[in-house]
Amino acid sequence: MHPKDTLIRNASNPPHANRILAALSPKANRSFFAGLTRVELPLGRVLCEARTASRHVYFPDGCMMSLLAMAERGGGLEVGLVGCEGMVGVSVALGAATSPVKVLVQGAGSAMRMSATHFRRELERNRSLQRTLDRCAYVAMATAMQIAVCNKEHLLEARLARWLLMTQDRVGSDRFRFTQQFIALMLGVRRAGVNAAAGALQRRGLIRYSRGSMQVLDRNGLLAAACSCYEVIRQLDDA
Amino acid sequence: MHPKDTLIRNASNPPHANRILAALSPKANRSFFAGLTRVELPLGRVLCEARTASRHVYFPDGCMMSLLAMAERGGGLEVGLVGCEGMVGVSVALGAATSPVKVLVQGAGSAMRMSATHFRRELERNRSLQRTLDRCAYVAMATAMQIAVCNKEHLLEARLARWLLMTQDRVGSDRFRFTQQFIALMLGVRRAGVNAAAGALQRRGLIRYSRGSMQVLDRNGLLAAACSCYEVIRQLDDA
DNA sequence: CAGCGTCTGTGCGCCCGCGTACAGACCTCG
DNA sequence: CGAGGTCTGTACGCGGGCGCACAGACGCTG
Repeated sequence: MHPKDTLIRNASNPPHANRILAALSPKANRSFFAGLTRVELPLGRVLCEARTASRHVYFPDGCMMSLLAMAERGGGLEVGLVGCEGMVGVSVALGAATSPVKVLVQGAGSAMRMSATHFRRELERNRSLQRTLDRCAYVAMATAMQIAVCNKEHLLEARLARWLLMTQDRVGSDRFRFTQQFIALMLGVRRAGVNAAAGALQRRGLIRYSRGSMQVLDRNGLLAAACSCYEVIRQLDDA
Repeated sequence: MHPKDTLIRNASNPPHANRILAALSPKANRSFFAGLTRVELPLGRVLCEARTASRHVYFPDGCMMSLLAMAERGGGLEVGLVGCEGMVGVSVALGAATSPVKVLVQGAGSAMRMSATHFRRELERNRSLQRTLDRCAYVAMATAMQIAVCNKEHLLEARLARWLLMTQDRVGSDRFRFTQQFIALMLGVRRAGVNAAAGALQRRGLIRYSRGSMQVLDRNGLLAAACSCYEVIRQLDDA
């Protein structure tokens, strides 16, 4: 057996779907990887309430989360999405004790978890990790800013199309399960509004949905229906 | 003359009103301070267009800036304010080449400027500076998130009150010059809307305004009129 | 002090999204 | 197969903010 194969198959150093972890050399970051535990995250799990201490950070490895800024009335408004391309706990990386947002598991799946304490300790002496996470923070910040514009300026139908595209990118499939009620919470609108917008997209043959399961039929059509915010945010990620 | 006096009066090491600069030890950061130049920034100057390279970073020393996320229609929407407590160029500190926002001088005054190149070089080898700026980035991110909620959820009158309070904090005076047209641009609403909201605040004796000059008469009253977003954002700064 | 540009006050019709409410469709489980 | 829960479709009136437009007030400048 070739030594390289051994490395790849080694259970304690699995190749990670998470882009941040995948980019780290396992050899040079042994103590970092030692702090990681795999966890399964069910739909609806709340990883962190807004303005409370972050106990852990997470590197999604097949699941997906929403970042919700809280308004007076419960529920909150989505200001960011995290999938395999990012992490939960950017604020910890920036040295803050508390998270500004509530983190909600929106797509069940597995993630790698690390205690905030271990994470801080590792970060302190790893300049290249710092740089990676700074980049991550930049993306989160710029995304929140763009979503602020989007929520204010654009019609619901365009925002829904944007949200479906962003979700699809992060779950990596053209099907996913969300009720209209849930989407309404994320976008901060009424369910009746989502119904109307989704109905319009379905009538145009862009999506199909029924009782909680959504399917993207025409991704290009959705791109055309979405506002430019989608493109602006997507380009942040691949830079 | 006491040697300490000499240091304080030394023109090349003036005490800075900017909180970030004030917190840096001049002795330990000689090469950092060497890269600073004082500049006078007139009202309306654009320091950076959205999605273009940042050539300089700025440490306001008596002036104040707006961070504007751009929408299709010109103008843009304010997603942050920067005064003496912060800096312009957080995205540079996070390792990004371009700024996600347009930066507009909203209150004329002086600032310390540094080339982005010099700044990056200094930052690379100064861990304590990195920490300070990470904190700054956290505040900018959390602020943008809260403003996203605010723009979507709250009535114009409350948002105007919040904006007046935030502005007052940063200019450090109860009087400032802004036309209703300008405020409308910042809040992303019609001038007529600002007129109505400002009229209501004036009738209640909270502010006074006329032809571009605003005065805060009753700060506590404004606090009551503003949404809770003001408090949420203010608490970010003093942590 | 006359004239002009800027800033402010106000009116009108429009429309998106809100709050609420209810009925029908579908699924699950007893 | 019937009952109950969940999800979806749709209706109705309300209201904030929009776009537009115009008149009045103010102040600078010649």
